[in-house]
Amino acid sequence: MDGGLPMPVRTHDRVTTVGLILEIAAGLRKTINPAIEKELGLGSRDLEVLIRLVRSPGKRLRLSDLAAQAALTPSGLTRAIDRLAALNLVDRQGCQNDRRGTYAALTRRGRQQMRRVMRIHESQLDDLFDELLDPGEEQLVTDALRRLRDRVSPDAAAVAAPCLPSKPPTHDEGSPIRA
Amino acid sequence: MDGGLPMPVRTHDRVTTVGLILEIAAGLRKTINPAIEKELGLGSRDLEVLIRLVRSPGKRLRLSDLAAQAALTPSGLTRAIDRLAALNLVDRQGCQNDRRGTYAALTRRGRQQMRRVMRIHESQLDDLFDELLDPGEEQLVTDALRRLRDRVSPDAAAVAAPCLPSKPPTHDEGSPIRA
DNA sequence: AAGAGATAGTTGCATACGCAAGGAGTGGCG
DNA sequence: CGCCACTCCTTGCGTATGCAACTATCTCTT
Repeated sequence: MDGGLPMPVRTHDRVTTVGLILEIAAGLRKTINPAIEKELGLGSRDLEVLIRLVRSPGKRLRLSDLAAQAALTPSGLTRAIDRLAALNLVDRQGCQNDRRGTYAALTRRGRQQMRRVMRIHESQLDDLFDELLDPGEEQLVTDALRRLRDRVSPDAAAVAAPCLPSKPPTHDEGSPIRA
Repeated sequence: MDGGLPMPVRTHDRVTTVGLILEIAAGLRKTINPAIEKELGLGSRDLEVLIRLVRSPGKRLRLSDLAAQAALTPSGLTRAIDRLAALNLVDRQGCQNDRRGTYAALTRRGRQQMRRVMRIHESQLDDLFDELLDPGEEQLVTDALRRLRDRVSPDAAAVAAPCLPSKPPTHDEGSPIRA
């Protein structure tokens, strides 16, 4: 597509780079997620929330941490968890030593579904990246992206574990839905 | 998380990378834009639309192209242009040789505002990237991002042949600008 | 021990977005 | 020449999200 050499070397244009990142984010959302989302019957960004959860220790996360990671406001996250809880994929668990706090935790069904989903998701991503980046490059890009993330979205980086899960972790299932 | 030590090649974790990209996109939206958006009185992603426009030849773009670039559906873009037109930043122009098509074009006021806005925007971005990436790295990252974009969001990359806005219907004028 | 201030999460309201249907225009093909 | 399929944009409707206000809880200060 780049014909000959319209530009001497190339744009040292950061506006373009930002545009690329936004396009990629949108493209990923629209390329990777929808099949799985439709299948599970969940909404737009709910799968992102689930992925954050399944990759967290104990498959659970404080709502505020989850909100930061998923780039949602507290209110947006509350609604998302409501939706996921209605599907029995997630439930809310109180936090022993800080009764303000609430954990969102994958239910047993949620963990089952996500095991399957993550296999698909990871293989899709492997196909994508294997084809596009060679290993050294990928490492470098990831490092750069991490630095960028730490700068523009520091809250998402902070993996707080301030409130300890003093409750026996994952007493799962049964009839967990509680609002 | 990582100390700071040069890890061998650890991250074969593409899920993390995708997460980083999504966090960065959200972080950029929430870090860079809001000040300007509030000041101009525009909504969430309207500034992105304006930036796409000001960087296009003739400061105008077909609505469908703009939609692809901004990762909006046609309907979303229609509303966005409505908002921007109500602020006299953009107007709609018909296309001579295809009367289905419509251009969104920056108004004079829009161009004035965007000259100012882009100075701010670019300097913010320069501060950010100068600090975070060294030149060779930035080059490599941008290339990788472009490949990724071409793969997950090909429509955003495609630049439609400009149909002449108000001149003889024959050949086109500007060079296709590449993101 | 009490109160000020901060933090966690939920709710009401306004808005932006996507999806699907609709109307206008173009191009091909018999 | 006229029909049909396709593209471009707009509109109606449902939903997701952010903001601001509110409650509950924790923490720090006095």
